[in-house]
Amino acid sequence: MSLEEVARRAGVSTATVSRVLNNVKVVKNSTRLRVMKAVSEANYHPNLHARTLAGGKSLTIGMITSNLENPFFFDIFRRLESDAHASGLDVVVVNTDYDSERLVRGVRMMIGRRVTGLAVIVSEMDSDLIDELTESDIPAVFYDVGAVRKNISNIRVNYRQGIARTVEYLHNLGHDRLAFVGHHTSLGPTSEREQAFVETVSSYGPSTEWRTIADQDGPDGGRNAARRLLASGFEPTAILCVNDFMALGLLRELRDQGLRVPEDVSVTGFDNIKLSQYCEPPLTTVDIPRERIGHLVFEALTRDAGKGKPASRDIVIDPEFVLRSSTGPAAKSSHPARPV
Amino acid sequence: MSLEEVARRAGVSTATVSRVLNNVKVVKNSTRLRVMKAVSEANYHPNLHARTLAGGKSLTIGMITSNLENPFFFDIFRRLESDAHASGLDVVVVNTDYDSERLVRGVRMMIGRRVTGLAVIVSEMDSDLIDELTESDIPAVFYDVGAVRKNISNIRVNYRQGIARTVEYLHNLGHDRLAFVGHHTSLGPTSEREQAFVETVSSYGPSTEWRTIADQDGPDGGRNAARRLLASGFEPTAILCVNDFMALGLLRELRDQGLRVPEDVSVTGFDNIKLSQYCEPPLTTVDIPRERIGHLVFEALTRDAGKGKPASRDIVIDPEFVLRSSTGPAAKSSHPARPV
DNA sequence: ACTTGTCCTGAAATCGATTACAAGGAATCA
DNA sequence: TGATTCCTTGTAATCGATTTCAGGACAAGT
Repeated sequence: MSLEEVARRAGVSTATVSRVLNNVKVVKNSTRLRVMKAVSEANYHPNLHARTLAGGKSLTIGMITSNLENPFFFDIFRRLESDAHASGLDVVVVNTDYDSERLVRGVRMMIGRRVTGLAVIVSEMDSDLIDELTESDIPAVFYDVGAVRKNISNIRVNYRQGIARTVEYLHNLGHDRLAFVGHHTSLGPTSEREQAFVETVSSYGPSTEWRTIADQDGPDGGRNAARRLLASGFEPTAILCVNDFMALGLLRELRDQGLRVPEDVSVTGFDNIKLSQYCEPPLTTVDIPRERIGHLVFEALTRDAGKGKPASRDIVIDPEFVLRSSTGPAAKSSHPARPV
Repeated sequence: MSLEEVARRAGVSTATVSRVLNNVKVVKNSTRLRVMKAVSEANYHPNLHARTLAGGKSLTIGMITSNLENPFFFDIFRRLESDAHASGLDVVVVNTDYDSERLVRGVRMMIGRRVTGLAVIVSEMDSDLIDELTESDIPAVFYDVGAVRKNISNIRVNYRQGIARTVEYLHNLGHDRLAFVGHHTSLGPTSEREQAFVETVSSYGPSTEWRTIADQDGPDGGRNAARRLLASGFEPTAILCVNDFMALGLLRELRDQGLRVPEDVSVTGFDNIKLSQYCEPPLTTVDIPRERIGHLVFEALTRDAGKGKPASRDIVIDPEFVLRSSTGPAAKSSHPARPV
């Protein structure tokens, strides 16, 4: 069912049908009606590829995330999509599962689709890819990674601050054996969160013991990390998780091992996803305003649309500490429920 | 950066470049190398729209879900995407948030994109839309809604069985005041789950009281439903949730109101999402094999690809009861923690 | 030397839209 | 009545690929 077919049925040219479909108002009313009738009778649906090719504009925004299953990413997506729809744009989302091959594939696919803008909300980003994207001239936004370029904006969260705040809070409660649980790509030199943890905790001197461990993102990873951590013999008085999603699994494992939270061990998360209020106990965490980020992403991606000026920016967001009931004063002795 | 530009740089015709890019092996090796060099030097990315238009095939699968935030849907998506990638296809996903306007928009968008196949995993589906999709001739799969047509397959879960099994289990434990919590679109005449609940519970005669209530999908809705339910004065000995995701919020509210699960009230979910193991207490639920469904969807969508035969099918899946610790014998009296 | 066949490559049609430009007809004006 | 404008519509170029078909080059067969 092509434009031509519809045009034939309506007894007009393809140009006229196109005008009707695009609300170009020069068309005579009687003609418009005839065309619309033909369109619906033919069950016609414009071919978006042809439209994009001819029109030059793709009307879709791309988003690449590490793990859409993690509500943190999903919330950003939701807001971006909602903003986009309000402007007549669609969002195509791709999931990398922290796999850099899939990231490359995703970026190429987006360039191939000639998206209006591309949001890259992932943990890893190699510089060749950034170059590739830069040369493509597609407006892009990175979250937490990469540098600002002519067509690339950057949004980042002041993780350092959030982590430092959390560690201090725990320190003041008397905690002196701290553990940090990250996910694979969040450990290593690139992770601001882990770095901030190490630096802050180190500043308290040798009386404060600490350790870091990593597993995959998600509840399973959190549980696994908890198992390995406890099996290692280290008995933390408090555990900081790189995000709430992992903390969910961690809580489960602690409970299964007979440890009470926060009486025996305190736990904190990061992100303040909705589920952090629903787990038991509700998580002390650090809020990252995901809605706002989604909106900022949209703005950064569509700002240039009007004029040709490259309005790339660097935005920093300060997160906020959220106190709930998964944290409390440090236990006096070592874990009561665990055999020595 | 177009094919023509690359062709010019390599000193060949566009046809040859196209051949190289599509692995048509007739090209002389030296030429191929020259072309590949030009391609990478020019930072060339084929325009997918042009490719689709010329080639006729879109190489992308569409999926429409009600609520991608609910892990139930996400798990299906994940498997579908993984299968698709293995076959060189991409998946474009759209979220309706249970809004029928967005559903219509989504379907139209997919038809416009000329997707290879379309998976519609939603709760609502109006028959005009089904007609529209049928006429488009795009292979489609519906989950739980709609009828089998020439190009439309159907996958459904035997909810009736799962619910009946759960109700019986609770009945045998002495529960005689049951509540069913649904989400808006799952209540009403179309909901197999609610119907099954009503029918099964009614069969026990007037000694068994029951009630149904609905709120939005998700933890918030679950909590809200619990609040309203308890505020109504009805004191259920057991609550069945239409899905695990809502049960998460329900558990929170019960706990906040001082009710113990399962001592004071039993709770069941449905779907067996991963999180149902991580909440407190772990949920008794009914397993729906989401991976398998994702795979079946993929198969149904790509089967026809080879031959032109319309292989639409109707697949029914039997769910499996999963016993965990959110259920137990009915409490002897009314809720102890609640004032009379 | 003349076919014949094999390899490789290019010219041009095609996919389904959009849009600049041209043109026909009606209406207005002198 | 003839000229000028205003509306409305059609013709055809264009977007960036794929693909059919034809043809040139070169080696082999006779």
